[in-house]
Amino acid sequence: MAEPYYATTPIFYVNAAPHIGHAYTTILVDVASRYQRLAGRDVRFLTGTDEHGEKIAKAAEAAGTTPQAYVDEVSAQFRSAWDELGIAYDAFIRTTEPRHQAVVQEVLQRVYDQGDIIYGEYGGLYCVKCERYYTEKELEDGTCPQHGIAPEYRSEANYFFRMETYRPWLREQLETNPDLIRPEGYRNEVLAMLREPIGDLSISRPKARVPWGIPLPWDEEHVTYVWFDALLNYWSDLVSHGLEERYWPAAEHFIAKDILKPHGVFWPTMLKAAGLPLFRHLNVHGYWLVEDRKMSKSVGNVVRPLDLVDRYGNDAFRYFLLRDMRFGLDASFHELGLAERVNADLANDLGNLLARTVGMLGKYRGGVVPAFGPREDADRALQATFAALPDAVLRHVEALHYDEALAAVMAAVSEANRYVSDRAPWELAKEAARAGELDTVLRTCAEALYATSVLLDPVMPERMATLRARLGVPGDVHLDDAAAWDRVPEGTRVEAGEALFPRVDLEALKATMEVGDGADAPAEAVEAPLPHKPEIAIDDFAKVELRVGTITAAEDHPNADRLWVLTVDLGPETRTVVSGIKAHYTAEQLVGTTVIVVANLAPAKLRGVTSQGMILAAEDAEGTLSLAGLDRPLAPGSEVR
RNA sequence: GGCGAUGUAGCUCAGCUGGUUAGAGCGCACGACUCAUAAUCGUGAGGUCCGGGGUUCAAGUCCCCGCAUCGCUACCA
Repeated sequence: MAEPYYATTPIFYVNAAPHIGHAYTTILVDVASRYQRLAGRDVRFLTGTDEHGEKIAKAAEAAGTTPQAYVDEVSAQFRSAWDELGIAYDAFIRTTEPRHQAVVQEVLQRVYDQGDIIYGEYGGLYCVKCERYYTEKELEDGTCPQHGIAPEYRSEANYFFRMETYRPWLREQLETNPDLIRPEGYRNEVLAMLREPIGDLSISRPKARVPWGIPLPWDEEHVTYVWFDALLNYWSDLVSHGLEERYWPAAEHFIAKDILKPHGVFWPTMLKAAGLPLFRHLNVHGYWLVEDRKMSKSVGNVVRPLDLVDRYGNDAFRYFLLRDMRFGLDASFHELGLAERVNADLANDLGNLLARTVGMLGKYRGGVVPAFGPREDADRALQATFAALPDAVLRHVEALHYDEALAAVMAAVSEANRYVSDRAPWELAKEAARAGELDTVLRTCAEALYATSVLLDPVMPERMATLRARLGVPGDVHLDDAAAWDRVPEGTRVEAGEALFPRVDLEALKATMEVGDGADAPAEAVEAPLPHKPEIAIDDFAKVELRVGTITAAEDHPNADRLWVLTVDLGPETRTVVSGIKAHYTAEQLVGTTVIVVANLAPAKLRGVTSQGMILAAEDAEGTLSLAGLDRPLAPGSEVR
């Protein structure tokens, strides 16, 4: 039996359509899985969608449909997005599937029976306006620090997983198995989390309030809340197919750093409580930071990476994502960087090597691959370089160093180009006596290209298959083929054709970017429906008093980093408004700005400073804020309707 | 405010447990070649390794202080 390998993406929450963040993780796991398959491993690649929760129930209601219909639609969007990106997953799990629910309930019951899930009358002191519970410590003089009103006693009975119990155990696991969470920086972060109490984890919600979820097996009035449902997908998919013994020991989770805590703390303790072994690795990657704030702001052309698939091709895009990110760290995304990478590595080095090889075979040998002639040191040296690559590449990939794996292959391609220059086949072609040498050079190039196509197949499956087809040797490949050096046999007919990777016109691209164009390619992802709030009558709206105000001062909040204490001129009166826009606007930008103020909002204390109103701002999906204003100046105090 | 990450050539980044003149790719300059996608090959220019202290025979690489950027968090009316 081949060595198993079980790779997972997080299951994606279906309250939004797929975007670049989902795509990167999924592509990463696709590449990891393909390398393992190439190496002959017994691979299972799982992805899926997370479909329960209050947000989804509400979104469905707003969209005028049922939760099930809603999640069916969005889940399908994910699947079609992955199909477009050529993701070769083996299994797709949805948390609404009966097979998953059955496993969740079974595990819950087991953990409950052994006493690790307890019933808690949580909170007690509940502020109706905040819609949240407060602890005694948080209250100021027995009142809500936000609204200054007395909280009422409420007993929302929830169940709690006794996570804190397992904190020492988890610390020990991380100490003895330093590789469990990698790269190391993330292991350290989790260890830091474990230095202080992690508390118990709320794992249920009253069914009355959140009907869309998996019922607790021992209490039908509650449904499972988030993590006990979602995280268990990694396990439930295997169990439902009877594959847990085969794959679980080889579990490799891949996640982005934003969900480190649930995967690094909740999940291992859950597994322990359920009496299940730990996963093998938790692999944590960073973010792609898309810069060019100026450009998007003034011209309105946000660079959307998914659009680039259309422009540069899926394979080139995948290559770039893996080549230009150091695993674990954040990377900055520039379209120009992508274009330069495509030109340098794929068009100039690799694509051109194919073009010149096929060109010479056509010109000197009628398009037919010859047998090796006599071989010299230079020929053997290139072969030796490639022969060492399968092991090196696999080693890098397993250490998560995708950038280095690709760099190593491209270094060999460079060496091949150097080899061609050194051996100068165009000179050999002039002397009939050296025909054997020429055969060797041409054949060597063909073998080098074949080997490259194998080594890069997991990253660029489509283009590498094309490459092999052009060499006249299509078909499935194994990692060992990269070192064989006999896979393009004598007599094979090669095929000239279009450039494998067309060069990008950088000058044109730069010109486009300066003009601020590039918005002609619309976003690929289908938008999820907007989650609407319940309809209101005009009278409801009339209750809100909106007025034009001018910011006259912006001061630091004495006790909060994200808040500005603004002085707003409303004409006859002046208000102090505390606003959480510090991350988006400087004091200089704010002073003198005309804004819209909610003037009849009940005053509230924000970390000690009383705010007399609220300033309107819009927030996009990325969390960027923009103040709402007027398109012509109007006297402060004017009412907005 | 607390915790953490990052700061190395114009750009994107490597530099493990401290050790000879600090590296790669791209870009740039010059040259060679012509099979090839104005590609390829060679040579070269370019760096106070954020700043300041300190430890050491020796620090980009360890310690302290500071600065900058970013993230998490204090739930941001």
